[in-house]
Amino acid sequence: MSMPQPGEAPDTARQRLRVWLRLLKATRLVEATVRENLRVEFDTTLPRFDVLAALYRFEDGLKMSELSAALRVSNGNVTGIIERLVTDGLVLRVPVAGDKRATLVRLTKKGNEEFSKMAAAHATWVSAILEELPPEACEQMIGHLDTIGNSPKLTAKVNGDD
Amino acid sequence: MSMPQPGEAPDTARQRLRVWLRLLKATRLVEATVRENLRVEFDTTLPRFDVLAALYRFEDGLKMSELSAALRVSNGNVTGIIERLVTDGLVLRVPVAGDKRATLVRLTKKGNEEFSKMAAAHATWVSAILEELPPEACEQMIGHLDTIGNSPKLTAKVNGDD
DNA sequence: GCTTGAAATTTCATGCTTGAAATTATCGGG
DNA sequence: CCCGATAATTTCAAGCATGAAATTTCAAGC
Repeated sequence: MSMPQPGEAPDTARQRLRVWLRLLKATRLVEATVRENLRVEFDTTLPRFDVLAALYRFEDGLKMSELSAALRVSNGNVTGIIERLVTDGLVLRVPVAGDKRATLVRLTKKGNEEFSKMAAAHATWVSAILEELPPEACEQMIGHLDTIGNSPKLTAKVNGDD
Repeated sequence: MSMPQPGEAPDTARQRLRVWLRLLKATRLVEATVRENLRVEFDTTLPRFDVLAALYRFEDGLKMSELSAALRVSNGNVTGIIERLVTDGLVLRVPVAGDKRATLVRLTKKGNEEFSKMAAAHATWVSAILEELPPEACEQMIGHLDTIGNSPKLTAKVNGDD
């Protein structure tokens, strides 16, 4: 606790690496559980869930490019996922008046109902998984995670409101 | 079906959900940066890096099943990644004496040298990305992340030493 | 010796993901 | 009008990931 600024303490880098490994491990564990629950209980996947969540939030629909930007995934990726969701009747493609290039994508009634159920279950799962985390720990985590997320060394842009 | 605990504050679940969303977002941002750095600087991918890291640690080699268990991915997945690493001369397949079913997999000299460079660069990237996290925050994060990782509600097993 | 079951791995079908290239449509000049 | 630049999207090839089915080998028991 006494090195103010001389380059960097050698252990600091090691400790940060440990944080990253723990972060990755914990996230993958939780994610794997969520994925499995989605598969077993709703016969769906996390990417599909993510897409439905975005469309649920923007009731008026999103253009394909807006959707891929919101989810921070590639355009081509969204094309495939939407294709399957349309086939399953959860999503609808609507032409944009006055621009034949773009397509608007939005939830169908069925999609809306399905996602409502999934979202409720999802919230329950997550709360159960994190049940050992007391409120103060949650506060600390949120603060630290935001710090990480705002690092200027990160490649990806972080403009949007999410 | 487990009964919800009676004395839970109503906002607690919401806050935990927020923690999860932040966790996922921060992890994906860091991961995306690491992936891009691996691609640009070493023309490789995170899954390949993970495999090399595991083999680097176990100098005497690992059986395919041990490898997939260590990385917590499916067997078939490892088969494909190893195939490509062998093609690139970074990994070697060795038959196991006395058991024609199994194969041992280990790094070649080239694989060892390549990974050494990658690991050093990787540590540098991560330390830079997390540079805004003071040591105290690191300690807190590690504690909380371990708490999450030990949740009994998680599906995946967490036996191994990693 | 056979048979039967378990173990180690591969194969397969399907879906997600990316970056790059191709396609189609819009828009602002000339 | 046409031309070139830009925008919105799709297509494509390659790799990653899964769970399930198929393959090959081993290890006992009878």
